[in-house]
Parts: sequence; C-alpha cells; structure tokens
Amino acid sequence: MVYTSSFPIFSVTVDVVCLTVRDGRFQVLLVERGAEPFRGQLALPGGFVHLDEDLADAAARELAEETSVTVPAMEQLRTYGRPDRDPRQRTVSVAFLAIAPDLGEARGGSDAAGADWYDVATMLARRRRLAFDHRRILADAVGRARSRLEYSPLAAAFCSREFTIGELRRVYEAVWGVRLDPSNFHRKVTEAEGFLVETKKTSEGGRGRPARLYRRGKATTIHPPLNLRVREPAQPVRQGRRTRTT
Amino acid sequence: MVYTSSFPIFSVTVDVVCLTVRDGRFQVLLVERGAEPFRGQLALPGGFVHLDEDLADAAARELAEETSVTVPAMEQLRTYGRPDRDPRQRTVSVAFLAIAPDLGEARGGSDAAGADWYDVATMLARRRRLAFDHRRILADAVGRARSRLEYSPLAAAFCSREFTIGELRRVYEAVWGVRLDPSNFHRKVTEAEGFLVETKKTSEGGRGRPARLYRRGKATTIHPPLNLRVREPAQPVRQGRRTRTT
DNA sequence: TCAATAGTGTCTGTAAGACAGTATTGT
DNA sequence: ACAATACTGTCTTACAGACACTATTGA
Repeated sequence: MVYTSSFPIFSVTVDVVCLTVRDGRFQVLLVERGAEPFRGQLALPGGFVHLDEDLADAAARELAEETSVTVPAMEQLRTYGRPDRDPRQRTVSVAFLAIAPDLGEARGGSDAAGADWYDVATMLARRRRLAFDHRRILADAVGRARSRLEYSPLAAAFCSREFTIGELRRVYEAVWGVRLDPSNFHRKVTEAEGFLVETKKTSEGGRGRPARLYRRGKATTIHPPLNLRVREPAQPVRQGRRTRTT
Repeated sequence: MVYTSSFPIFSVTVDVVCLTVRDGRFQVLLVERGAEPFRGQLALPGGFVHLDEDLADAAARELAEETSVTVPAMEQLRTYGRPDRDPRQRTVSVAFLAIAPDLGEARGGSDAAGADWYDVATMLARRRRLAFDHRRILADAVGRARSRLEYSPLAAAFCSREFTIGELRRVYEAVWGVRLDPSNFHRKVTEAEGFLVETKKTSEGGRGRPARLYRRGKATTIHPPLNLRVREPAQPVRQGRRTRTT
C-alpha cells in the first residue's frame, strides 16, 4: 500500500515502558526485536499507530500484541522526535508509562521474538544498548515513576488488587532504591486520605504476624505528599540532621 | 509537492502555550487564525514540523514566525493525537510550554493575522472557544505551570533578568490566584539553595523601600519545595487549622 | 507626617523521623 | 523460645504560618 500526502510525511509510533516490581526488584518489560533495524536487540514494546486509532489505544494494542500483557491504565510520558532517531524515515514516537503488578513468570509475546522482564538498574547501565533511543525513554520513565510515587497512588498499581502495607512499602523501596522505616511508612499511608481502603481480610502464610489487606482508594493525588525520606541500608540516620535531598 | 509513504501518513504539528504575567495578570499568547479551518478564531501559535527539524526547534520557529516572541527555553508539555482533532487529516500535535517575562505591549506577528495576550482565566471559561483542542491544551499547560512553580525555579522565567522578591511573589500570586504572606515568602525563597543569586543593586522608583535585585540561580529544582499555602484574599486565615489542600 | 513596600525576628502548631514497645504469626 | 513481621505510641526537631516589628522610600 502506498500513501500520499501534500504535507510532510511522518510516521507516528508508540512505545510502552511497562514497569513492575518482582521479588523486590524494579523491572521493565522488553522485547527482542525480530526485524531490522536493530534486529536481535532489546527494545521497548511498541509500533506504528493506525490511522484511525487513538494514541493510548495504540499503546495498549502494541503492548498486548508483543508481550500479551494488559494493564488497567497508561499515562502519556513524552514524545521523542529527533530527526535521526529512526534510520528508516522520519518518525515521531509517543512514549507511554504503564505499571503492572507482579505477573509471575514472563510471557512469550505473540508478535515479537520474545518478551521478558529485566532489572531497570541493569538496563540503565552505561554500557547496555537498547534499540533506537529507548534507553533515554526508559530513563525518563523511571524518573517519572519515582516522582509519581510521592504524589499519587501509583504505587498501588504495582500491587495486586488487595495488598498489605508491607507489600506497598517494598514497592517504594524497590523503585526508590532505599529502605524506609516500617512504622512511619505505615502511619503516613494510612493517614493519607483516600489512598487506601481497609478490608476485613488479613494476609496468610507470611513469616510474621498477618497483615491487614487494603485496596486502592479513590484519591488520584495524595495529600499531603508522602515526603518520605531515605534511610540508607548501610548507614541508618539515627540522630541529628534531617536527610532532605540537597 | 506530493509526498508518498508505505506507512500510514500523519501530519505532525507543534503548538506553543506561551504564558506571562503582566500587571499581575496571568496571560497567554494567542493568534487569530488567518486560514481554514477555524479561520478568524483564536488559537495557540503553532504549525507543521519540517521533515528535518527537531520538535523543539519547530516550536520556537513557529512561535517567532507567528508572534515575533522568542523565549530562552521551552519545555515539552504533552502530545495530542485524537483521530478527529483536525478535520483535514490525521494530525498529531506536540505541545510546548514557554514562559516569557512581561514584554510590554503585543507585537504584530509577521505571519498570523494578529497576536495578542489574553487573560488565562477568561480563555479557560467554559463558553470561550479556541480552535482545535487548544482549550484543553491551554488547561494542561496552566496546570503544569502551576505545579512547576513549587518545585522548580520556573517563576524566575516570568521576570526580567534582575528582579525583586516582590516581583517574584506577584508571579506566584498571579499564576496560583492566591495571596501570599510577603515575610514568609521572602524567607522561603531566599533560603532555597541555588534559587536566587543576590546582586548589589536595588530597585528604584517604587512606592516603598527599595528592594534588593536578584538573578536566577543555577538550581534546576528547589529543595525543599516551596510548599506555600494559600492565604485567601477575602478571608485571611489567622488562627488555627492549617490550610493544606484537602 | 503617613502610606507603602522591604525585610527581620519570634512564637506556635503540625508533622516527620527515631525508636521503644506490643501483637501475632511460623519454625 | 525465638525470629520475623505488623502495628501503636511517644519524644524530638524542623519547618510553615502568623504576625509584630524595624527600615527606607515617595507623596
């Protein structure tokens, strides 16, 4: 098929940064490219937007086609359009951020060669290569996710529908790469209006005292923001100066 | 000229939301459209991206062409791509946020029929009509600017190169639509590391005591965030409850 | 002189961090 | 019993808001 136009021709694609926390590790869903360019390299799932399709719909479709993962909602991240970012033709890519709960083992995608979860820190390491400008996109997405945790109930999207406060805390710890005080964390999130809804159930089979299960509340923003600050694993801050990021 | 492609054909445009504060009023730069569709209606400055042009460059070019305004930097806002947003053909528009200091009276654009500043509140009123989905874009931009004030030195971009703390405060008051306590504001911004750089000069010709002039510092984020809360004009909060947004 | 704006100092209440202490499970 | 995790309470300190007070100008 050949398309024609009297305006400059762009291709528009979507790329999806799908993040999760598995076993306390912050991970991203990547596919192995089955076609040129960058054949065989790791890349974010994504592809061309159809002419009659909304951007977010295209992102959800590509994610499902290539990885068989579906997520409840996606958030637009940023658009990447440097003239040289795709060697084939001028392509503008709209990136989306998706958050998935721990989905167990990786799924074979129906479309791409293979889809799997990878540690975010590893993929952001200098020497790792991702197709196109996907390393940059991943970095932007991680930054966005980290800041979203503080002001929005995003963390709950990393958990299954019902979760304990401990599970929620481990999401923060994995995404931020810090350790948090369990007591203070408990107080902050339970006092944040609309963030969590208590259920009558408790967890089972854990090592310690069973924990109450919660569901995500209706709030879309957290007031006041969690404003949690770091307690480094190696050197716990005991006394004195407040550890604000400076 | 006719372009051809074997991929679906999109047009890619940029739209610029250029905001300023003039006489204590929060305003946006709009042009009157000289061509169909939406001829004669108000719209954000913007237009088609050239094939070899970066998105941010296109935004700066269109802004300058249509309004003769230039700004030091622009920030990407969001991308709008609903299939029906342009009646001509499938168009994806990347919106940018630009902040300008008070530039005095409006300039005639060299390209569009006319460019002028309009009150943001008026243009966001329900009954106002802007071309395309530009009212939505404007609303998103205003939300972004409001939240940026708290965490970044963006407010200084609304001021000329050297400014007083009073001028800076009036930016916050205009953008947020609130009144702030001058003393506490002074303390917060002067204590925020890297936000402001003191000069030796003072303002002249004002009504009260001359104020020291400051320049923007090197910080790109403000630590800690200003976290300023509202003192309503009508009903000053004197005693008791803290006025956090709830 | 007064009005207006700039800037400093200080008090108070809220909330974050530290951490001790209690509760309830599996091993 | 002990380790592990969940949860509660309390002390201390940092910081936002209120506001009194001083400083310096123009009218």
